[in-house]
Amino acid sequence: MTTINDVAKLAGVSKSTVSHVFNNTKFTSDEIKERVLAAAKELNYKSNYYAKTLATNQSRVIGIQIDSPTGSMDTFQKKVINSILRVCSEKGYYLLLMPIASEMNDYFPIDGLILMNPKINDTKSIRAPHIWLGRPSKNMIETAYYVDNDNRNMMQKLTSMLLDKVKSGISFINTAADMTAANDRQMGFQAALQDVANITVNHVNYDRTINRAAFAYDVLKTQMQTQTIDTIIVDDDVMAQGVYKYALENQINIPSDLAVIAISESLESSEYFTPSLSCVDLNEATLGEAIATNLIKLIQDQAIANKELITTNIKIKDSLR
Amino acid sequence: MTTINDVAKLAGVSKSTVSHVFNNTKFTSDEIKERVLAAAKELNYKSNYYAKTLATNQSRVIGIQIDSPTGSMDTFQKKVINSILRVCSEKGYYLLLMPIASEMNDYFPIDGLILMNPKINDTKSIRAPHIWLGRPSKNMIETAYYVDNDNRNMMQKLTSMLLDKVKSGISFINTAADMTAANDRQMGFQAALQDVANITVNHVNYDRTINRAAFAYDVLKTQMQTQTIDTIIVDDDVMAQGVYKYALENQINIPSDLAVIAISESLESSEYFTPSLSCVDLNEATLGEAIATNLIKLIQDQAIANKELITTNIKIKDSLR
DNA sequence: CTGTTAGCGCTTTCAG
DNA sequence: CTGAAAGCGCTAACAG
Repeated sequence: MTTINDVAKLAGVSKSTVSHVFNNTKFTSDEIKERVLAAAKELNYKSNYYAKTLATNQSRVIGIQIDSPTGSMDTFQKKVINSILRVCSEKGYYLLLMPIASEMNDYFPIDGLILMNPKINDTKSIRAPHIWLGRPSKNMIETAYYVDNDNRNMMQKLTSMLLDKVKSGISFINTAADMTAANDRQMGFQAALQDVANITVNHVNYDRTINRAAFAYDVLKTQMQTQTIDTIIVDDDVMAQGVYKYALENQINIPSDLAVIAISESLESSEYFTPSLSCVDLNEATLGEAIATNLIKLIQDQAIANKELITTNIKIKDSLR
Repeated sequence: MTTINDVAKLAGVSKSTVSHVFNNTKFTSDEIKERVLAAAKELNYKSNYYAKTLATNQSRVIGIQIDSPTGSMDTFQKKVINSILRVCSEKGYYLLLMPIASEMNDYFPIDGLILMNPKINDTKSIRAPHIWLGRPSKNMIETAYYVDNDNRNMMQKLTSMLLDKVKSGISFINTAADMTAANDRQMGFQAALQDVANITVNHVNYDRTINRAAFAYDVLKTQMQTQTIDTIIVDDDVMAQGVYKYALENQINIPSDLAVIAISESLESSEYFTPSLSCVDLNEATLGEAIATNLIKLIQDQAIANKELITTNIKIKDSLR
């Protein structure tokens, strides 16, 4: 392994000069600079990452906590991570995957941390600069930085839009109740339903005991036994598959008998549902970009806003009337 | 930050003793051990990861190259990575995401590297111990370690099984032609078709110009214009969605008019296709486990087999006759 | 069985 | 503008 000393020797300068040339940390004559660079190239010198980190106390590593019920990442996270990875790579940061609840995490001194999918009761204290994807729990929202979708607004807008066409009943199958996003969306849903009468309203949270499609299928079936529902909002397109299946089996026409919209599109194939599935574009790529950009600013002591809200857009397809 | 010196001082021993206690690298009396541990606890001492790495030249970091057309991970990779992450975490290794073609990769000295989705022409030389997910290209297969599905066998078995019921024609929409997996599967497909006459046979590779569902839809449509196909194998369930859409639009009954099977299940919802979609379980979790376990053995200089083949299982559902 | 000490490769004052 | 030297925190011979 070639070290900074080898380069210094070959270039006929001291190692501190080599260091300065590489880090642009002091003015150096062009001639010396060239000699150093030439020597480095000849020896194929790469600075030792760990030595550098030890000396500077800066790792340029960003950790990302994969926090999901299964401990593994889901499609939404996957999309966001892809975008984060791109930004990190562009800005010279490494991305380290950290399964939650591994005490190994304490040993790896990261420069910053990304936390995903905050729960209602989250209350952790973290040393490194960090940022949440999603609204953190009330306990920590004062001080925390986060990037989130405008869930409450989106849901209110979406519900209002649908209400125009609701004759009998509307149903909302929300994400799991312990997610802050579930809370925000429920608020928006209810806000839109204020002062609305003469239709039945259902709200239920996903309970994680079974597959999402199966859950939606079962919920819809149960609800249909006692009431008439002509509009359903589900958390994602996997749930929508359960709804479509139920509809097909029971000669319920989508959208004339039942309008369907999914909030998040994890399958990336809403176009290929029959009829094509309406959904809300959560702009995962933009979320990821904002998260990474903001965290890096934070690490570099630049000011950032406490929260940044990424807008969504409703994509109307054939599953809505 | 509390260092090894602080602990040594408080425990009244030398720092090397502290180091030995922590690393179990020399026998230490119980009494001393306790004193050291107590002191460490009191000071909330955590060894400095970078200093340790610099001294030992072992980072315990495993890199994983996300190599896909988009530079980002797909669902298959996501599943495998989840499993890798679990194993790494259990064995005390960190997982670093490395977008391919980032020259940053050269600077981070990893202990080992995982390479995904080998291409036909791959020919890279890598310093660190490394292992491929999927068969590497012929150029490097002599020396490379890899874990793969038994693609050729699986495909031959699958095709033979289907052939019993094929009356008119069979079509196979394979993955992109530059993947070694595409090659292996094509071989299996053709092997099964040896000595078979009187039916038309189609093989086409995904070309990445459009969405997979749209691709399958278009291919099927084109083929159906000039011939009759009653059995189709597609690379994944997203493609299957295109097939289902085409079938629905053209009053083609699945499975009686057209039997459908998908190789990989990225949507995790084959059950909720109507009719339920048959597919091949690639055992992504097992793949990930094998990859991680083997790479860690390699890093630790334990012998491993050059290749390990993970079997698949065909899941027959209603989309097959 | 424990302590001393010389590195690991790089950064960063501080003199020159 | 350049170089000498003192760390960063830890490990691992080597003496004792």
